[in-house]
Order: sequence, then C-alpha cells, then structure tokens
Amino acid sequence: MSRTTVIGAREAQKLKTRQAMLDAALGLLEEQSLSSLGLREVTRAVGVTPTAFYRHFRDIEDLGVALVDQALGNLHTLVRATLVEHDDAEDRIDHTVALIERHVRAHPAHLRFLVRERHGGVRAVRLAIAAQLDRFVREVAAVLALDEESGGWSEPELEMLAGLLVDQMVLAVSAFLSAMLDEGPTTAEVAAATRLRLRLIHLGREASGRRAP
Amino acid sequence: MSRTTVIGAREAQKLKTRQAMLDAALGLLEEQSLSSLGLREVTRAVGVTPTAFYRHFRDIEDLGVALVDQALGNLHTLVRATLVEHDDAEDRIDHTVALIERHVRAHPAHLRFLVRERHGGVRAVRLAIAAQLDRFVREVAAVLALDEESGGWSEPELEMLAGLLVDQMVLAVSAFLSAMLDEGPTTAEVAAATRLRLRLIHLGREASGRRAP
DNA sequence: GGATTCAGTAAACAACTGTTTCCTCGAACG
DNA sequence: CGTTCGAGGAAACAGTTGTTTACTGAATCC
Repeated sequence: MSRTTVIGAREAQKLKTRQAMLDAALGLLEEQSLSSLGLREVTRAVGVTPTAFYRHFRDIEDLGVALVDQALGNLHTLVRATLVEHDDAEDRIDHTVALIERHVRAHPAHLRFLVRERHGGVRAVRLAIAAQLDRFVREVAAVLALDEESGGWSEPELEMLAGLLVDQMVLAVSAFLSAMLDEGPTTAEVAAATRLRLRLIHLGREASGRRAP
Repeated sequence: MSRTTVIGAREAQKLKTRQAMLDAALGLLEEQSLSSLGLREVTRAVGVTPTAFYRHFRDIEDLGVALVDQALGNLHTLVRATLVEHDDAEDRIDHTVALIERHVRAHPAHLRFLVRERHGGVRAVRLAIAAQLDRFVREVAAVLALDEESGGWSEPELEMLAGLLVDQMVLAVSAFLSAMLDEGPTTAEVAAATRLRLRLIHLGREASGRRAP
C-alpha cells in the first residue's frame, strides 16, 4: 500500500536535512507566524548555511506548503477510525473529543501551525490547508452517510453537517492549545464545552431528519 | 451617553496621525500578518518619520491591540439589534447572515485583521480579541435568554449556545472574505451554507429544550 | 576507477529593520 | 507675552534580511 522507493545514502542525508528544516521551522513558528519567519532563522536553527535552504525550498512560502501535509497527516485516519468504531452518538462524541485532546498533547506544534495559518497571511498556505480540510470534510461525510439516521439526507446536506463538525474540531484544537498556555478556560472545561456543542449539533441532526429531510 | 472631551487643535492633529497609522497598518495587514509588520513600514505609508511612531505606540504589538477595539466596534451592536428586532427563527437567520455579508463588504480589512489575528502569532492581540469575543458571546446569550424557547436553560448552557453561534459568525466572516478573493466557494454559496448550519443549530436548540433541558 | 552530479559552504551585496540621541518649531499655558 | 511642552524630524547605530556567484568534496554512475 505504501510506495517506498529504494534510497541511497545520498538522498537519505538530503531528506534528513530537509526534515530538520521543517522541524526547526515548526519550532520557531510557535511564537510567530509564517509570514514573519526568515529563511536565515531556519537554517541557523538547523546549523547549515543560508544557501543550503535553496536546495530544498524555493522560499518560506514553499516550506509552509510542505509543512501543511505533515501537520494534517495522521489526524484524518485517526478520526475516521474513531467514527467508524463507534456508532452510538454519545460514544462517538466522548471518544472523538478525547482523541483530539490526546492528539493536541502529542503534536502541539503541528496543530498550532495549522490553526494559525488557516486564516494566516500567506495565500498559498491558506489554500493548501483549505484543500486538506476539504478532503477531511468529504471523508467525514462519507462515514456519516453510513449511519441509519442519514436516511433522506442529500450529499450536500451531509457535507454541510460534516463541515460543521470539522470546524468544531478545529475550534476544539485551538481551545485546547490555548488551555495549554493558560490562556482562557482549562483543558477540562474545553472538553466539556466541546461535548456540549457536539451534542446540540447531534440533536439538530436528529430533528432535521425527522421533519423535512 | 458618549463621553466627549473638548479638544485642542494640538491633540486633534495627534489623533489624526494616530488614526492614519492605524489605517495604514490595516491596509498593510491585508497581505501579511501582524508579527511581520514593521514599524517603519507603517510610518512610511503614513508619510512620517519612524521616530514619530513612538509618540503613539510602544511597539507594533501595542498598535495591534489598539486595532482590535476599532475592528470589533460596531458589529456587537448591529448583531444585537438584528436579534432583538426579529424573534422568528428563520427571520433571524436570514437577517443575520445578510447583515454579516453587508458588514464584510463594508469593512473587509477590519474583519480580515480580526479573523487572522484571532489565532495569530501575537499573544497580546490574541487575548484582546478573545476578550472582545467573550463580551460578544455574553451579549448574545443575554438576548437569547429573552426568548420563550429558553425556558429551562441554565446560564452556562445559554453561553454555550451563544459561543457556538458567535463562532459560526466568525467562520462566516472568514468564508465571505475568502469568497471576495475568489478562494473557495462564491458569496452566495457561503450565505446558503451558513444559513443551513444555523438552521441545524436552531433545530438542536429546540430539541434540546424539549427533552432534558 | 575516472567523470559527473549535487548537497552544502564561503563570502559578499544592497536593502532593510528597531532604537537612540538630539534638534525644531508651533501650540498651549500662566 | 514670554515660557513650557510635546509632536514630529534628522541622523546615525549595529543587526538583520534574501539572493547571487563561485567553490568544495563526497556519493553516484558508467
């Protein structure tokens, strides 16, 4: 399933420094946004010459786009699995919120980058994130379509619901990150509030199906 | 109701340059984020010396915080008025979405700044925006409390609902802004999708009140 | 095993940044 | 009316930035 190319020690080293730059950039981006990140900052943090940067990226914007894919990488499949695994509404909500909290704790920098640059100042990165989230929305919609309660729901309606849910997840990620910095409510409060919101949305879904689909 | 201080020609000029700096900054921020905005950029755009900047702000962060209040200024009261004016759910949704679209067209730069810096790289600005939005949430909750359907709703539950709605408004603002730049869906599609979302949330509210409040 | 490719280096470029110190000159005050 | 005050200007400061050009030396290819 995974396309692996046999790899020489030559380009192994290249990939290693490339990844080092991405990691260093992610670290530096915890306290600033992409549009103020300097290419010299990145290379300095890695320990290479500024010129080496150009062997891997055209400019910082290019690096940002590369960063998007890594950041959204696993969350897709994790959420999908959680949704498929549980079909009771309350279970789904609890497990999804717990999953998000765990994921934020495990990869704070990646997710901070996503949340920050989703509406950030670099157009190409904004578009890359939007494209990834769109894929995510369609995946979630596909899972929702399997539920019994999706009886008379059209595809656009399901995508609307999925979009609503994905936005709630992103907002939850942002709130968890704030909680970890002691800005705003605590982690427990964020989890509780998110569950409440998701429950309300679920009720809306049920009610919507029951009257005019 | 408005506290107006009698004003000399002296500080009238000072306020004028201060406002010119805020406006110039807002313009420059359409294509970058606050953390990359230079104080020299701002003064150059206004046509004053870099040193003049310090007569008005300690640094760019300070200017950013000042910008927050201007940006959120009117939307509060407009939304409040719209909610109070209509109590039919469908009317509320239609008028609120229309109001948001109009407001985005009228003040794109202010709103872009808000959406961008809400999760942006400058902590003080993030906190200022969060504080303003929190006030907004409490205002909306207060209006919702007047509805009949808010029978057995506790205050935290009402604030949860209000928070959900305010987040939807912010997301709608962001989507309208993207539409104006021909990123993503068209303006009409954004309006339609937002109305769908708000309807679903309203159904959830009704259903939630009907069973366990 | 010799030729070639290419990741990373070294040094220099002009342009820009935030901040300081001192100065100017018109309005405001007593 | 003379004095004080304060918004804005001039010039210089040491650092920083992105990008170019020419190079080295080790892994790869034939």
